[in-house]
Amino acid sequence: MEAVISLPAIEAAPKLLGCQLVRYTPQGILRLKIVETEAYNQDDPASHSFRGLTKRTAPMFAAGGHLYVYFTYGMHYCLNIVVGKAGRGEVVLIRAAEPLEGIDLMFKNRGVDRIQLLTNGPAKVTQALGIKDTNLSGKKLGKGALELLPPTEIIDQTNIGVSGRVGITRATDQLWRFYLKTSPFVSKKS
DNA sequence: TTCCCGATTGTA
DNA sequence: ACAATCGGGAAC
Repeated sequence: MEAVISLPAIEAAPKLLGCQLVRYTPQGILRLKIVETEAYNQDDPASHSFRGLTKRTAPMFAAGGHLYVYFTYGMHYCLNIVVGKAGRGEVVLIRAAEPLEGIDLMFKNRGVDRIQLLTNGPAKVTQALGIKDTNLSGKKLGKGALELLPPTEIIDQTNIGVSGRVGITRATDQLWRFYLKTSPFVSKKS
């Protein structure tokens, strides 16, 4: 994991596919397998770090292995893993995941009735994990916050899809979205 | 201090 | 196709 986390976002994003995110809550353990990611860096007009360090984006410039959580659209939280060297403003947005453990609690957090709808979008992931604020932003990965674990299976490299990023208006030509082609839990088809 | 708009989602 | 909903950041 250390190796992945220290890579530039564009290299780290595909390597995070298949990795697990674990959150320890008083109600139980929540475990996800990452199936869709997007890379952002400070040279990218679509990135929050493009305009430099602000109070909100400060965690993006921390060393790889920290978290960046932001609030958007007046109602949604999105989760990013900070990667690369300190001061570089590189992050990987977690866009979708596959629920592995604590699924009943995720259903409770989400209020939906189909498992495919639990975590197939960036704000759905945070909602399923019970993240309702930006308190985790700037925290280090680890059991106290969110734990990142390596894949428990070999990831078939030919199963990794690449596309333009979702929901942005700038730098739409950059193919910095990565996903597991065969996963039913990706946010949308491409 | 004002104003615009967004790395989205659920509903019509 | 579109409303919901509000903080950040740029402009004034």
